[in-house]
Amino acid sequence: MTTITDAGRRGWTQNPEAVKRDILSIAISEFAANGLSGTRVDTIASRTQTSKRMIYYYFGDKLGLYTSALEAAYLKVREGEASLDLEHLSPKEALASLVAFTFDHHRRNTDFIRMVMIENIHNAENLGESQIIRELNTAAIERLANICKRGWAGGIFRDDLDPVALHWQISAASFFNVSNRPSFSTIFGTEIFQEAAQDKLRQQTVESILAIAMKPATQ
Amino acid sequence: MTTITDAGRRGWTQNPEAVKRDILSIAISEFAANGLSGTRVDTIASRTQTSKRMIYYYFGDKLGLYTSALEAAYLKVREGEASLDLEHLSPKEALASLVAFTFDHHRRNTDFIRMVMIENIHNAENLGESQIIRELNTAAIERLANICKRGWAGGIFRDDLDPVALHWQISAASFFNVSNRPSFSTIFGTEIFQEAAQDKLRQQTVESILAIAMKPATQ
DNA sequence: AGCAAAATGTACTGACTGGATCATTTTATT
DNA sequence: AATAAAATGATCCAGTCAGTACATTTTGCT
Repeated sequence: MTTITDAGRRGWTQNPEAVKRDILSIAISEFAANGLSGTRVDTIASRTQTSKRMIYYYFGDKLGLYTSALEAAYLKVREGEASLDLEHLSPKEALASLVAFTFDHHRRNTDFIRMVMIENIHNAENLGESQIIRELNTAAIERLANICKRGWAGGIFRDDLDPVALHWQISAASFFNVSNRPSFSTIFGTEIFQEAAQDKLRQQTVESILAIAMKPATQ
Repeated sequence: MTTITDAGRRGWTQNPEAVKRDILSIAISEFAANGLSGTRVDTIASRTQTSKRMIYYYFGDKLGLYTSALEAAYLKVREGEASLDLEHLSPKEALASLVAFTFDHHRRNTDFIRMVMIENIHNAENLGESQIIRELNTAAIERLANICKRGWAGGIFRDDLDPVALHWQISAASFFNVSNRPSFSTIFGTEIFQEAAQDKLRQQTVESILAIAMKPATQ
């Protein structure tokens, strides 16, 4: 009666790159949502257009998929930073803009933040393996170091200012704001994560960073 | 030939409280190290003086054990805060002391931080269930609110200062310093987590907090 | 057209793991 | 001493899940 076996898969077209992208984007959201061991490969597969077989075909095993997803998440976030142009601003304004931008950028990339959280739970073992990721991050700090140099040249930044320590301080606020939102809002209420309060926090963070970057007299 | 069955367990003494404590302390370290789904109940059992049977006897299931471990970790941390006495200090000094103390206290309690990280991965669902934890945290913010009141009374703190936002800022630095240490040191090197650099970070954090708490003129 | 290599689908398995069951020993109470 | 309740040990089971075997289809190349 019917044609011998299968029904709807007659005439499918291959598109390896699209398949890989499909898998990766779903893997990111699953890993970000459930962690490394909490994520089921079957669940990823079922949300995909393709099958579990393909995941193993392209990524080897679960950890391979996880590592690729981590790198993909990093790449996407760093792409979003490319638009930032600070050269035409004064050092103070450049720093303020960078802080405000970082604050918002972290908020926009929840999945990425969560993947970094998960990496930290696992002592960043997989993150350390990736050369790509390390390069991406040194680029970020160079941009900051550049602002520092201009600030020093203008005599308005503290002499003992350390770009890495500054980056630490900026990241702390921006990262925590996303990573600890669940626990913080559970305990202290959700109001602080509404737009109005977030605007205040962003401003507060900018001020706190400027305070440690600049000489007291020049603020 | 030999006595009928078992060998060395002749004459064991019961001590339920000690058994529970034993299980809990090991559960904390396992959950902190491996996350919720990454932790094996069998592994906890094997590190214990007792058996898996006892875990289910006292805590019902894995999630029950996890919740109890979370509460136990919180309790332990809050106990460590009891020593803090800020009443005899000026508002400015009290705030500076509180920040410095919080910074160090977080560093001392890695397991606790990691459990909160894990909770955040799980959207703080279990943390929300615990009434104990919520009470412990409101106590923490009241101490801070108290400092604010004194600062306002003395006219040296900003009028628009919000205790919760201040707590957010203090927590961000202190928490991030522990939670993101693996990824941060993987990317930027371990130096910033050595004693000397940590001393500078602590100082930097105190300054940044004071800067947003106090009126510019009074710093 | 013909053929090798790449890509994909289906079905399965072996190991692990949370949890349950049953039996035994200790303690508390009378 | 007797008995019930609490605590503990030993073993097993049913579900889950990462990973695989095998067959088939598509594509690129000549």
